[in-house]
Amino acid sequence: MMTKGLMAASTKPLILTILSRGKNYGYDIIQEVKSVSGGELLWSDGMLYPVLHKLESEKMISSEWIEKDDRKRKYYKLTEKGRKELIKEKEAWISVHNTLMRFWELPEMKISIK
Amino acid sequence: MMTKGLMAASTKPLILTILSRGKNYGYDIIQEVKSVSGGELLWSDGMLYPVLHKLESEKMISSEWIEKDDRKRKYYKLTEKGRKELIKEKEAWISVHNTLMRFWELPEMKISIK
DNA sequence: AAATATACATAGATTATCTATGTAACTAGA
DNA sequence: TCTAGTTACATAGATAATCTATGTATATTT
Repeated sequence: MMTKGLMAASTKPLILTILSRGKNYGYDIIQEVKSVSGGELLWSDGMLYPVLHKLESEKMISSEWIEKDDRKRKYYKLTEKGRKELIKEKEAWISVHNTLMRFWELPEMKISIK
Repeated sequence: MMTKGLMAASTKPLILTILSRGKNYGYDIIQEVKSVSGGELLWSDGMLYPVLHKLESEKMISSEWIEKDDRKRKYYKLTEKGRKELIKEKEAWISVHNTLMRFWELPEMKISIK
């Protein structure tokens, strides 16, 4: 159901958003996206991991192996740079969204990003 | 100000949307996006034309040279396939948007696309 | 006459995307 | 204890997308 370009465009803001709420690891990020989207956004692991690696190479997130419940998992967390990037992503999203809403004649988001 | 991925993801729905309101040509589409976005979305012509060509090759839109006011312009219009695609694009957009809104704890779009 | 705006086109370097595939450990059920 | 399913991460590399830079030409404004 997901459009290709949109899938690609939404991974970054979604990952940054999820990590802004606390550290998390790849597999669980996929579950959370599935859960919060009501099953509409189904990410594959092979699609997510390269994006996580790229975000880490860009210093937007950082990683740490943590053992918990006899499971070693690679936890990611947002860096300061990633936090700033998330704000930009939010602003950009709202900007495009509001433009679409004007064309579609639907209510806009009249909010300030913080 | 625009994020790269978002720029890419929004061209298709925006072009289809603009053409759903009537035939239009490349240069004017750029002006309309600029105008409706309040100057926030600034498209270059070199970026738009290849997208128009691609959408035409995919039969989403069709083109016709029309002379008007001593100007020859290539007008594009939405095909039936493009009209259906626009509906899908709208649904996908709302789906991703609502997921983001749930994370950001902002109001969702509770609308039905038609 | 010059500068600016209108209008379309495309090569091609750069970058992004994601499927397919691989590894391995844990868990639940039969 | 065997099997199937789940959890968890990784990456090669084929495929595709993206957009800047550049080119052409006409019309309009200064």
